Amino acid sequence: MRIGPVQPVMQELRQTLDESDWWPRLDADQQRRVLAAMVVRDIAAGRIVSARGAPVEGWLGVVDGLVKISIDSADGRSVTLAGVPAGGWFGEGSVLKDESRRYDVIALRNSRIAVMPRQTFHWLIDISPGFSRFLLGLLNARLGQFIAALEHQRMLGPEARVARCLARLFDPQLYPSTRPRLRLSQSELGLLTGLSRQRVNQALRQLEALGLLETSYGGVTVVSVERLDAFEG
DNA sequence: TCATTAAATTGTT
DNA sequence: AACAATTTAATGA
Repeated sequence: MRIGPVQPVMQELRQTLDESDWWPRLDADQQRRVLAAMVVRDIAAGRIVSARGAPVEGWLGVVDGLVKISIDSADGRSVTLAGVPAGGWFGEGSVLKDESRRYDVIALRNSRIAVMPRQTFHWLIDISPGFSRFLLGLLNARLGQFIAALEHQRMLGPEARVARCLARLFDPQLYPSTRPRLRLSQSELGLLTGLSRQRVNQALRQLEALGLLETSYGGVTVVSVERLDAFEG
């Protein structure tokens, strides 16, 4: 009983919403309105989801795939600020400030992105205390990540970089639906950490030997987020 | 369902 | 950066 490709896409979107902490905080009418306003876009691997300086369309959610938030410095080098796995919502900063995007958002693999239009986002903040409280928690969690990043800036070991990158992807507040087994290839992890795939491979083996995670074809299974987060080499 | 092939990923140099 | 080995995904009988 499928009516074109639209039906499965909506189903996938519904599932992502159901796994998002903010969704159940809305009442039925609000959910209906949000769902009607939401747009889904497919982005091919390597393509830009949203470029720095571009006007904000809205709040972004990863329905499927993996994106990174990065910035290119003047000398051409790229610094990755964060990776966002499926189930993660991001970009609220620029929407809140009503400014253009401050960072590049790039799909690391073929990804499906949900867009909640700016107006809908602001409407929710005005009308739903639950949503606003969720946003406060989200912003606080991000602040915590960046403070932790500064705190651990001195440790530059590749193993530690990989460990922290993985720990951040498993932050339960930012990405609640990330399962222990995350589909994430070593080259994708390399793009997130700024390390070569080979070095990521070595680091993963070392972390696996320590029992912090398990590797498998096309992904990693995290055994202990806490120990990964605390790893200092 | 199974066998074959292509593509992706890994491990090593 | 390049290579071989391995795993998965896709294809068609």
